[in-house]
Amino acid sequence: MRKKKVIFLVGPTASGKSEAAVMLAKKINTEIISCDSMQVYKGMNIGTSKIKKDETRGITHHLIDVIEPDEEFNVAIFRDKVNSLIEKIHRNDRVPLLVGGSGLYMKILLDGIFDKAGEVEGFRERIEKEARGRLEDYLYRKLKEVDPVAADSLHPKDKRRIIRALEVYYHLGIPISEAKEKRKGLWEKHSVLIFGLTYDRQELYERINKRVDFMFEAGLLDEVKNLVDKFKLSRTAKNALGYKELMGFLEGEYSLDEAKRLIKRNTRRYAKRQLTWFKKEPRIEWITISEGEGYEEIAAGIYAKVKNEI
RNA sequence: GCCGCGGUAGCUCAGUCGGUAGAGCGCGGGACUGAAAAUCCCGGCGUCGGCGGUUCGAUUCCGCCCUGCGGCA
Repeated sequence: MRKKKVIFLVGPTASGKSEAAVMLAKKINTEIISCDSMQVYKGMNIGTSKIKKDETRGITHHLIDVIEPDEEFNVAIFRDKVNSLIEKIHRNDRVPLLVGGSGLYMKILLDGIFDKAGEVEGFRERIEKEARGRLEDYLYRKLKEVDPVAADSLHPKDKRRIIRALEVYYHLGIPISEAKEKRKGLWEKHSVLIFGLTYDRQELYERINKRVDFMFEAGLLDEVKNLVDKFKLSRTAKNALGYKELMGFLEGEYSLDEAKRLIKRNTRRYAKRQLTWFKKEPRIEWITISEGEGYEEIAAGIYAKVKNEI
């Protein structure tokens, strides 16, 4: 049986993925699944550069506006939602187009995640409490005892991952390093094409700076005020770029100008981290957009590579 | 012309009671499997404005020069 197709369009923030994706989706007559950890939130529009209704050109976008700002979200929820969407789209004889910039999300869709190892209620607080007052590397040593492989791959100061590894161990009864070996993703059963969009670094940074200015003009501050007024943002939502900095401003920690500066800087750094992630992924075919090149052209280029495959 | 304060990392500056220097910002590289727009790690030899002098040794003291800013004429 012929393998079913899936197409990914990834890249750093502000690389124009959304624009190019709509045009490509139009050409191959399909639907888009967003691969973005923040656009899932309702009401977080300007700061996440969410696509507007009139920009979708009739293309269906999935996994945008699916949860409330006070709800938690994570990769596992994401993976489950995506898998059922892909099945549905395949049933309609279409090739799903996944678009987004979250490296981990992409990786997990491609290569899978181990199951039944969710966050254990109260575990993280409990273990942090246990570590309080003890030696700095207490948790790291503890992990080293039960899962030396995972410990070796982590820095002793990487508390977050150390705690997670311990959580998995106590929950599943096997080391996280072992659990990671038993997983399956899309790559196994599908024919996957991955395209990466980017600009020259300097140009990308200029685009980011301009986009942040634009967000302010478009009313980002009001959006954030409104949001914090109505909701207690979830652990995940409150970390969104643009939102956390403006919340700092609203709490009087610094000026509005400073908040804006921080948003630009943090977004640039984020783009760099995204690129680090994508760079090591050999399955991506890169497209560097040059000055003045339109997205219609980009989409046409991708279509040319893809049309015989679908 | 005179007086004062400066000239040190891409930027803003700290410092060396003489033994060739360090912070923040900016930037670069990397890690990453249930918080990921998060989290964590690594990365600074730079004619210490120029030329001389003193000294074993000067970016640090002295002299001259160049230059920026402010004040007085």
